[in-house]
Amino acid sequence: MALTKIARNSVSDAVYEQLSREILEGRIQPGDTLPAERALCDMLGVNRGAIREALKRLGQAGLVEIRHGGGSTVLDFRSSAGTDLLSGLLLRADGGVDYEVGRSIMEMRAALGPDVARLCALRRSDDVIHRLEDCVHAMERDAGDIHTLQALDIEFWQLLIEGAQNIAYRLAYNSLRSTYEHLRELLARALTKEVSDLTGHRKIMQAIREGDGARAEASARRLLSTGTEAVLALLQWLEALPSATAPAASLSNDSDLEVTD
Amino acid sequence: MALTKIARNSVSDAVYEQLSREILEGRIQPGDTLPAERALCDMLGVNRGAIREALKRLGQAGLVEIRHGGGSTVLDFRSSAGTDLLSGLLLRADGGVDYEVGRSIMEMRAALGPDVARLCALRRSDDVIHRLEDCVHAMERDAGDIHTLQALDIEFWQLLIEGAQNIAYRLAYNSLRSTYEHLRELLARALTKEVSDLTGHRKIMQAIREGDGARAEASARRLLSTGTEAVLALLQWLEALPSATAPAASLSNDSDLEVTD
DNA sequence: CCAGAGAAATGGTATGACCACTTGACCACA
DNA sequence: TGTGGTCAAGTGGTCATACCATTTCTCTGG
Repeated sequence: MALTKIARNSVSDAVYEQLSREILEGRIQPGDTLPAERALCDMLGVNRGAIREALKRLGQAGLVEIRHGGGSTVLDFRSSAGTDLLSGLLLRADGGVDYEVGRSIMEMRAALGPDVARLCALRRSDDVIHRLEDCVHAMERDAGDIHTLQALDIEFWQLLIEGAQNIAYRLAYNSLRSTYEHLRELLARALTKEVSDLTGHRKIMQAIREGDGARAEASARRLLSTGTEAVLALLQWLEALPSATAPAASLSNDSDLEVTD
Repeated sequence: MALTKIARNSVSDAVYEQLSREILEGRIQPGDTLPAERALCDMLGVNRGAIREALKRLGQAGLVEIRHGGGSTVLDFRSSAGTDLLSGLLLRADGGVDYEVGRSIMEMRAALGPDVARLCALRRSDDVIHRLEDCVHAMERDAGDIHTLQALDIEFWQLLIEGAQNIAYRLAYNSLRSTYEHLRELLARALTKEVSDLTGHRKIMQAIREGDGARAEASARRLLSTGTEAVLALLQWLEALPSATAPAASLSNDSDLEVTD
C-alpha cells in the first residue's frame, strides 16, 4: 500500500499560500502595499484573525513588512528571505518547476557537499563513523531497491552533516533536503546512478574514518557530480512541460480560496 | 549623531521572542508539548490571538509543529529550520555570542564566497561589471574610513551575489548578511584588514571582468581568509566574556514579558 | 507657504463564543 | 480477547465585535 497523508489546510494556511504565491510569482511587486487587513477579510471572506496569522507568517518569511498604522508593504524576497523559500520557489503553483531555481539548488549542493565531507573528516567521532559504516552496509545489502537506496543516501548525508558540526550547513541542508523530498519520486530516475554508487559512498566513508579531509572532499565532489547533469536535464524537460500534464501536480495541495464576489 | 531605531515590540512579537528563546536555548526539548494556547494566555497574561500569531511564526520558522486538536510539540530545529535562524542562534539572550555558531557561519562564508565569485565571473553582465568597478573605485576614494569601507564591502558582495544569478546562494547570503549587520560594530576592528584590502577586491573584480572563473574563485578565497581568523579570535573572546559586560547588549531589545503571578 | 490640529485609515489587543479535531475511557459485540 | 462504536474532555481553528495605538492625510489658521 502506498497511501499519502490527507492534506488538511486551515484557512490561515490557505491565505498564506495564496498571498505568498502572488508575491513569489511577481504579481505583487516589491514596494507595493498590500490591501488593508479588513479589506483582505472582505476579499477572501474570512476572519481577520486568520488574515493576521497569515500576515505574521509572511513577515517571518521575509516576504512582507508590517508597520503599525501604516499598512503592509511587499519586500524583495531575493534580498530579505532565507533558504526556507527554496522549495516554494522551485515548485510553481501550476505544478511545474522553475529551472533556474533548480540549477541554483544543484550548484549549492555541489559547493556545500564536499566541504561538509571535509569537515566531517576533520571532526569525526567514533559514533558518526560507526553509523556511517552501518549506513553503507545497509546500502550494500539493499542494492537494487532504488527507494531504499534513496532513503539511505539521505541518511548518509544527514550523518555527514551531523559529523561536520556546522549548524549553518545543517540549516541550509534542511532547506535543500525538504525541497528534494518534495520531488523525490520525480528525481528518482535521474539520481539512480548517484544513489546506487556504492563505491563512491564507501570512499567518502573511508576517507572520513581516516580523518583525511582532502580525500573526503574530493570523493564527495566526484559522487555529487554524478547526479547533477541528469537532474538538470530532467528539470529543463519538466519546465518545458505544459502545466496541464505537470507531474508534480499531486504535490500541490493548496486549497481553493477563490475570490468569487 | 548615531541614534538607533527604537524597538517597538508588539505583544505577539514578545511572545515569539520568549518562546523561541526557550526552544533555541534548550530549556524546552524537542518532543515536549507546549502548554495549551489558553494556558499560555493565562501564563503570559495576553490575548489568545497574540499567542496564536506567535505560534504560527514558530511553526513557520520550523521550531514547533501545531496539530489541530492535539497540542503543539517542539521540533528539533537543527533538523527542521532554515538559515533564518542563524542570527538568533549566534546572539544569545544574555547578549553574548555562541562561538560554535560563529565558526559555522565563517566556514559557510569561506565556502560560498569563492563559488559566488566563480559563478559571477562565468555569468558576468556589463551592468554588474560596471557597478563593481564603481564600487571598487568608491573604496579607493574612501580608503581609511572604516565604516564606509564596511558598507562598500557589503555592496561588493551583494553585487557578486547578484551577478552569480543563484537564488539559493542569495537567500543563504541574506541570512549571513543580516547576522553580520547585527554585529557590525563589534566586528569592525576584526575585519578592518579584510575590508581595507583594496588589492584583493580589485583582483576579484578584474577576474570577473575577464570571465576567469578560476581566478575569481582563488582571489575570493584569499580575500576571505584574511578576516576569518581575526573574527574567530574575537568571537572566542566574546563568548568567554561575563554576560554582564556583554557588548552586544544594546542589540537585544526583547521586551520584558515576565510571568509574575 | 507652512506648522499644527484634527480626521481618517490602518495595524494591535482584547473578549467571548462556537466549531473541528484528537485523545482516551468505556462499552457492546463478535 | 479484540474489534469497533460512542461519548466526554481537552485542544486547536474560526468567527464577530469592540476598542486602543500609530500613521497618514487633510484642512485650517497664521
